[in-house]
This record gives sequence, structure tokens and C-alpha cells, in this order.
Amino acid sequence: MSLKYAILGLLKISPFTGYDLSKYFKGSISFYWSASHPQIYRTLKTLLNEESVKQEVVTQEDLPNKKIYHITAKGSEELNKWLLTPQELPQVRHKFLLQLSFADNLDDEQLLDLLKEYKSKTESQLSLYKGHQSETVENLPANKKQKFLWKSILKNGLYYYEAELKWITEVINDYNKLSL
Amino acid sequence: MSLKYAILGLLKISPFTGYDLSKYFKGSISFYWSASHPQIYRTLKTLLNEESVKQEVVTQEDLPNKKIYHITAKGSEELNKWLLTPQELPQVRHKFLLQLSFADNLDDEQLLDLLKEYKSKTESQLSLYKGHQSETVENLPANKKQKFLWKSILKNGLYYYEAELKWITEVINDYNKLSL
DNA sequence: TTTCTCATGTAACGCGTTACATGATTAC
DNA sequence: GTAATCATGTAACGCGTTACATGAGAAA
Repeated sequence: MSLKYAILGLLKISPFTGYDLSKYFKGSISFYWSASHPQIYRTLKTLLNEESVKQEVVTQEDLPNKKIYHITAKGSEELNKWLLTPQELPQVRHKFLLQLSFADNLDDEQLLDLLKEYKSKTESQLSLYKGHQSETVENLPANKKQKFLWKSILKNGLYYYEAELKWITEVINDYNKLSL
Repeated sequence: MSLKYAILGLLKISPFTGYDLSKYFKGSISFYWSASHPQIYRTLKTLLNEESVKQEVVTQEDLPNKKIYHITAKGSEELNKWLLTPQELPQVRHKFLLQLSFADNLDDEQLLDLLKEYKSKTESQLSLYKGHQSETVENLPANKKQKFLWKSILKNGLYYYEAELKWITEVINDYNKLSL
């Protein structure tokens, strides 16, 4: 359901091909929303049927043809309606916490390994995230308000990873004290 | 895929009915993993076919019959294997951030309303979360290590909501400064 | 009398992932 | 030669939600 509006939102900023959209959903957007390319092409098809977008076919020499999608008036309307609808709080699917909640059968070393691995993964995710802040969505044409919003969104991710890192660091420390 | 192991993990602690399991996935576990009852019954069926669990039927007077599920040796083995497998980082589907990223068309008041609503939702979620920390999984029979793990998991949720609250508060403040 | 709890399930649909399928150009 | 980028799609499967379906007892 939300992917529809995510695509409409991007197309409102600028027309894109399915391939372009796909890149955005692999870039910095992926922190809060991701989508695979089959999903994108499928959703574009639905949007076409609903006449929320229209296609412009561009033939290219030496490269595959492009289908550039544009948002229609109807699409804009739907997007605006959705923008005013309050959304539910984020859903987290935290496999690592699930694992932790049943990990008491593991011996001390195995458990510590799991914890440490999670920490190092979080660390590298954080630096990766800091690194590609400047890419993708953020360098699309934007006004002052838009820029403020994008900065705020990036900050959310930052806070999230920092909280996660603080947490896992404390858990490892506390665990070491416990098993003394 | 993970639901299978979540169920096995719970059944390892104690035998349960589908209905019991369903309650856990609506309680404090739901912060990091949720499942609806059709999903649970479906997964139990699969686990039965794989012989990872077995059924004990209990007839009750004046109440519907129960099917109590027990983990088998095979189920335990599968669980242990999974417990040693490093999991990917959590996936967040953050509808509100998605909305924010396209919200620059809204006027100042509408945007502020969205932000404030998110803040109040986060606040009530936080207090709800603090409230039911003592329920559900946490009062199952547990050893020292198990209790440490559950406390750590609860702390993760706490940090998460606190970070989210800090973030939205700052965003609202910054936005008010901007639109002066 | 209406709602909640106990207790089990199916059907239909929609969302999301992985694999399959093609094919040229460019960069290492 | 091998991988990446550009560019589009389909097929199959699995995960997740909502609605449908039943039915008794207890509490408000």
C-alpha cells in the first residue's frame, strides 16, 4: 500500500524510470523503506491501470529503451490525500532480539560471539549510513522545506543507529560483569 | 521463516496452545516480532508436518478443547542451529518517515499537525511499553541468564522509543525556528 | 445485552523475495 | 575475462493481514 505513495512521491519530484526508482529504494531511502525491482515494476503497472501515472517511451541507441513515468493529476490528488493521513508507528522486525530472547541455552562464548557480531555489524552499518547521506534522494532538486525534511529524516537514522550501538555496547559490558 | 523459530523458542520454555502463543505475539514480544493468529496456526501445521512439534489434545468441559504443542528433539535441534546463525540487522518500515520525505507540499500548519501527532503517538507508545514490561514473556520460568537477556531486550525497546521521542521533539523545535 | 475471554480454524488477498530471462556497453 | 551499469520484465513461492466462521461462559 505505501509503496504506491512512495513511488508517486518520487515521481512528483521528477519523472523516473522503474530502474531509477529501484536505485532510490536501494539507496538512502532503504533505511526506512525498501522495495525490490519486481515489486516496483508490478506497482507501476497498477498505477498505470489506475491512471495515477503515465508512460513516456524513449528509444535509445546502443542502450535498452526507457519507460519514463510521469505522475498525473489523479496521482497527485491521491498523494495529497495520503500525505494528510496519519500513519501508524514504525514496525520493527528485529531478528536479533528474537534470537536473543531464546539464547540462554548457548554457552557464554557463543553468546558473546553473537553479541559482538551484532555490534560490529551495527558499527559498519552506521558508518555506511553516514557515508551515503550525501547521495541519492538528498541531491534531488529541493526547496528549503524539502531540505529541512530530508535532513530531519537522516537525523532519525543517525539517532537510531547510535541508540542501537549504545545498547549493544552496554549489553556486552553488563554480560562480562555477570559471567565473572 | 523466523516465526518458525520464535514458536520453537517459546515451546522450548514451556508447552503452549496456538491461542497462548498468539497472546505472546500480541504482548511485549510484539515490539520486535509480531504474528497474527492465522499465521501461527499455519506455522504450527507446518511444524507438525516437519515433526518439529507434537500435539497433545486436551478435552475440556464447558470450554473449547485445547491442542497443546510440545517441542520434539528434532525441533530442539533446529532451534539450536538457528540460534548460532547470525541474523541480518533489523528492518524498519517507517511509514511516517516516508510520508515526511514527500510532505513539503503541505502547508506549515498541516505539517506541524503531522509532527505533533507523531510525537504524541510515540509518547503514548512509550508509556504503554513501560507499562507492560512486567507482563507476558518476562514472567515465564527463567534462570539468571534468561532474565539478563530479557532485561536487555526490554532496554532495547526503551532506548528505541526514547531516541524516537528525542528526535521528533528536536524536529518540531527546529521547524518552529525555521518558519519564524 | 453487549463485550471479553477462551479456543480453533479456513479463504482470499496483498505484499515481498528469489530466481529466471535477455542483452549491450563500459570499466578493471 | 569478469563484473558492473543500464534497462525491462515474468514466475513462483512465501510471509502477513483481513475477513469469515463457530460457539460457550463470564463479566459489565
